[in-house]
Amino acid sequence: MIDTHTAEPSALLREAGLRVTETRLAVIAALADAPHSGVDAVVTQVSNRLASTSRQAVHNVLNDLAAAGIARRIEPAGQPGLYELRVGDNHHHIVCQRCGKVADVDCVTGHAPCLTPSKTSGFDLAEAEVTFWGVCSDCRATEVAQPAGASAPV
Amino acid sequence: MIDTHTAEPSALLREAGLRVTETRLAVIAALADAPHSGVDAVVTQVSNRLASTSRQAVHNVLNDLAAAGIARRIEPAGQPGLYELRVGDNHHHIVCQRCGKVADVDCVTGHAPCLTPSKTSGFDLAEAEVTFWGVCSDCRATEVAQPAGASAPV
DNA sequence: GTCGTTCTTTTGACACAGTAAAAACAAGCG
DNA sequence: CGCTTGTTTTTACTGTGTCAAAAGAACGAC
Repeated sequence: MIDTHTAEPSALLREAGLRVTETRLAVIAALADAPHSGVDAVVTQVSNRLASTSRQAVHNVLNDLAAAGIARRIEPAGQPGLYELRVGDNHHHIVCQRCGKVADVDCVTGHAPCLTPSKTSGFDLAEAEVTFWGVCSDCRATEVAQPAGASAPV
Repeated sequence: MIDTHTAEPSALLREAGLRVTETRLAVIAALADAPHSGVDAVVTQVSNRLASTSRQAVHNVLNDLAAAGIARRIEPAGQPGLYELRVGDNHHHIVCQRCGKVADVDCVTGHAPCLTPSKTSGFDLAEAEVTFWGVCSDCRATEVAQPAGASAPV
């Protein structure tokens, strides 16, 4: 299998049976530059590289990449979907509860650590997904000045 | 603290400073009957108990209950939000990749098992959320007859 | 029990994210 | 070069959830 984040983008596409197009290369480049990007962010990035690209094309490409296993879609609760190129390496995410920023969290304990549920309720287990929630350093800094639950002085 | 799934619903509401209304009681009853219900399912359930209720009211109530800590909202990727009354007991969910059915998974290893990320990237960690993905027994049964990836014979 | 304040619910409009489908276009093979 | 098939564009639409103003109900005070 080709390594998603070191291989030539065009090779990745060909490998997956997808045609190599400007749009797709631009989307892959955008994700390489800024992982955990949403459709909006990707559209912006792509616009900088290409003359014109429709939002729908970006949607298509991201769906195709995800279906081909080149990209992965993550969907933290309460946010639009985000995409990243790191696939198949069993890493997880930590999401800022305030600003939505996402960072990668590598899995220390090896693969699927303690992630065998006690009772699968008859389910055929395929995978475990872990999402950490917290507050990023930027938001924590802001919060000191203006605590989250604080009401403005009257 | 009042135990969410044994206490009288009206007590729960009062405790949280919320008024006791037919709508709210009906929503709580619906969630008690069918955990992991979406807004649609709750609306249907509530309609059976009450003469008329607006979808918006159900949205309001569910938001209020979630804000008050009486209910919890979960949002598996690719699905509308679901609500359940079990809160504060650190359990997780297993979701069917085919039909979206959700089951509870109790946390064997105690609280927050091995869920301390290796590197928090400067985040202030608040909580860890685990979602298991798999195929439920019903879907597996169907799948034997019609495998998911199978193309129809030409 | 009745009154009045405040919280809930209703109603209707709107915002956002994503999907659907047909026509115009381009990649890659012969 | 030119054909075939996969991409992209364009436009419309669906689903999920929010916003806000007016009507209505819960609960405490009298």
